[in-house]
This record gives sequence, C-alpha cells and structure tokens, in this order.
Amino acid sequence: MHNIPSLSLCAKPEWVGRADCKHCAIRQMMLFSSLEASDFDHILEPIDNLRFGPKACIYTQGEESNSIYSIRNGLVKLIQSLPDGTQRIVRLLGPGAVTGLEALVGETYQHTLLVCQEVDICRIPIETMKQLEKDHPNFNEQVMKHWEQHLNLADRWIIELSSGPIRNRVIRFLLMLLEIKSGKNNTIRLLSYDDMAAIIDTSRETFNRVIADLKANGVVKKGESSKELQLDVEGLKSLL
Amino acid sequence: MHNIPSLSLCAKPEWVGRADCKHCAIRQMMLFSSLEASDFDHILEPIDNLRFGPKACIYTQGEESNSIYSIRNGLVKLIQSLPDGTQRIVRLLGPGAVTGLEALVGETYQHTLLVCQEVDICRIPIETMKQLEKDHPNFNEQVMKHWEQHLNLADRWIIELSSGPIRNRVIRFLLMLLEIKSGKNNTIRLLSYDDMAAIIDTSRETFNRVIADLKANGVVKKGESSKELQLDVEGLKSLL
DNA sequence: CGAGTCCTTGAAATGGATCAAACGCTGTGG
DNA sequence: CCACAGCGTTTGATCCATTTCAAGGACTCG
Repeated sequence: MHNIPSLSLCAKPEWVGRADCKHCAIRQMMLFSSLEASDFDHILEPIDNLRFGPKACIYTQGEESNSIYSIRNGLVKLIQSLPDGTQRIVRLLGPGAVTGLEALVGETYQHTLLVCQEVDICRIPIETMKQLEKDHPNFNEQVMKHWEQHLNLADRWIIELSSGPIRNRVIRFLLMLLEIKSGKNNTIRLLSYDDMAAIIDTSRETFNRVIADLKANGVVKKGESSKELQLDVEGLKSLL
Repeated sequence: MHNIPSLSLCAKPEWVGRADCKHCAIRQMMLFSSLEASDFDHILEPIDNLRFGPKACIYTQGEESNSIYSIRNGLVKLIQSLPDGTQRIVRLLGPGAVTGLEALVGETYQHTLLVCQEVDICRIPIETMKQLEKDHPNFNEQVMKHWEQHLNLADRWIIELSSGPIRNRVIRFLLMLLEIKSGKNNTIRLLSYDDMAAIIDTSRETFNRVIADLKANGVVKKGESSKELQLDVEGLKSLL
C-alpha cells in the first residue's frame, strides 16, 4: 500500500459571496440547468460561493453531511479510508462536477475532499436540495445524472487506472487529466508526483520513470511551467 | 492485463412467471419496500420473474436499456469493456441488489451482466419505474439509495480489491463474498479461479497460491463441496 | 472409462518496490 | 543579486512480488 500525503488541516476558505447562479458561466453543465429564471432569486439564496487554496480540506470522511458542493473551477481529489488506515484516491473532480451527494441519503460524508488545484466551489445546503426536489418535478433527473456521472467515473477508475501494467495506467491517467480540465493545446497541469502515483496505485519513482520514458518516446513534452505537460494524444493512445 | 473468460452467448432464461412482489420474501431489501399493498396489483403487473443458469448473459454493454433488474437470489458479475478490448469485472451483485439503473438516464447499458451462480431475478420495465416515480413521492428516494449502493460498491472495489498487495486483496475479496451472500457458518461458495483472479486483477496462479498459503495458515479450510470454503473471519482480518 | 475443463505446482523471467543519493527548483534573507 | 535552505523530483542499484510458461493432477460429464 502506498501513502497518500497526510491530510492537511482544513484550511479556511475565502468567502466569495452568495452564489449568482443565474449568471453562472457554466450553468449548463451544472445542477441547475433545468430551473427557470424565476427560481433563482429566492430558492437559491442560501448558496455560498467559496474559494479554497491547494491542500485545503473541504470535508472529511465521517463528518456530518449538510451540503453538497458544485465545482465551478479547479481540481479536487476524493479520498476514501478503511478502518485499518489504508487509503486511496478514488476520484478526481473538475469543473461541472458535483460532490457530497451522499448527503441526500445518509448522515455523513463517505470521503474526504481535498483541493489539488485552487477551486472555486458552491456550497448547497441539503434543505435547498430537498426543496428543489419537491417543487421541480425534473430536478430529480438532474440529480440522478450526477449519481450516474460519479458511477461512470468510479468504473473508469477501476478499469483505466487500477488495472493492467503501470505504463497503461499512466497513459490513461494523462488522457483523463486532459479530459477533466480540457486544457487548450493538449496541455495538462500536473499534480504532485506523489498524488499521481497514489492515483494509479504505484510508487512515485515508478510513475516518474514511466513519464521519463514517454518523454523519450516523444509522445509527451514538457510545457513551459515545468508543472505542465504537452500530450501527443494519438501517440499516447497508440502505445496502449 | 488479464483475460476474463469470453462472453458467453446470451442463454435463454426460464420464465418463472409474473412477479409476485406483494409476497416477495425479500421485499424489505428491495426496491418496493415503500409501496402500499394497493399498488401491487396494477402498477407492478408488467414485472417478470426470470431464472438464468450459470454463464447466462442478461444484458450487454451498448445494448438498448429497457429494463432494470432486481436480484432475488444468486450472484452476477458486472463487466465493463474499453474500446480497445480491455475488460474488467467491476462489481459482483447478490440478493437485494438492483442493476441496470443507467436505463433511467441513458439509452444503453454501460456494462455486460453475466450470471456467476444461478439467479432468480425480476425484470422491471423503465415505464413502470417512471410511473412509480411520478405517483409515489418517496419512491425516488429508494432509487437514489440504489445509486448510492452501487457507488459504495464501486468505491470499495477500488480500495479493497484494486489496491495494495495481492494477498490483502484476496483476503478482502473472501470477506466480501461472505457479505454478499451471507453464507451460514462462515462458508462461502467460490467462483471459478479465473473469475476470482480477474476480480482482483491478478493471475489465476497467483490467486491460487495465496489461497494455498491461507489454508496453510489455517485461516481458511475447504468446505465439503470443494467449491466451498470456510473462513476464519477474525484470523483473516488479522492478516491484513 | 476417457475427454475435456479447471485447478495446482514448479522454475524461470520480469516488472515494480524500495532504499539511497544527487539534482533542481523556489522562495528567503543577507 | 546571490547564496542557501528546503522540498519535491530524478536516477541508479538491489531486492522481491508477481507474471509467465510449462507440465502434472483432479474433478465432471457423457
């Protein structure tokens, strides 16, 4: 078992303000795409818009679940721990994703949510969710779609990032990163090597060696900021 | 990457009859626990109760999704394939589980569903589901619980069966099998070694060697039917 | 009883883990 | 602006877990 960098203390978020869902730039991908303009003022009033820096902890496994969260920007990791201390990153979520859905059916969060790259996130109290479910017949469908999306991600995590030789997992991981935050120009922003290694259940060293190998093959090149990588998507796929 | 035994042709099910949900012995764990007696006769009428033998295929990834299924008895495996042919078992479902939920939000099934051990299963058309969602305010909550259950299983699959050394995965898998079909006397019924190896992403030989080792340790003993295994639950846990 | 299928075991080859050390950033203070 | 400290990354060498290949054994079905 490999270690995930120890959980940081929950950092204080910066409070950006009440969310302005009506004018939210990414509303079509979000939870509220089906609502009418008239709903936005009153029902959505209790929604806060927050900003968290890297390593901040948004919620913790086992903690009482009062809200769900909708990511506007940035990247977060969902970590699950077993009673014996084993832990693993089970999902990586980017813009448009919703997390903490378990708040709708249970008492506590099932995961710990940590920030990878500075996030801009909206916190939606479950009361608001229940209200919307009651008043808006097809709101439920939106919620169900988010359950499905999580399940799809989990399944992909199993086949793409937890099966077969490390080399393939790394390649699939890089392509998945590109998908999550569709970087222009096929450029991705890397996480820490420890995190990336933990994601595919390998060691930092091995992960690194695979990347080095891919660079040698010419299918990835280093971007400007050294935290960035340029992918040759077709080339990568052909190595699978 | 390890091979999963090739998909069998879809075997013909035996039609047991229209489901008798009202008197179903395991209704409390099932989808319809919240319905009133009066609903059972008309709304649930189109539900068929089917029986499939080992290796039968209930539905296929990509196929049009018209129904969801509720397992009364037996054991099935959910398999997902990538375009390049890679495939992996992503879930194992037993009595009380519901599968094919994606029929409620999409056009096609996301997995292939194969029988491991003879199943008794109910097929529920999506029209029936939509009807129930419309008429019964809290039916949705039941459905959501099933989404959550799948997600929990997927997450456990990731940490428990796809992380860390093979020995640990095997131990957790054995305990999980016990959970799924709570065999009396701590006895589980084994799948084929190929399947079990595929589940934890290892080779048949390695899986076998670990089992042999656990037998030597005295924490598992062979049951009568050679397809059965008796577990010393505490002993197994202590080896993690 | 024999054929087929699945399980078991052994020996050799390999991929990945681990340990240890050097390197290269990035930010800080002089 | 430079030097240095600190942290995360890179590389090398060794060791071990797991895979792979090969062959033998056991159960099941006709």
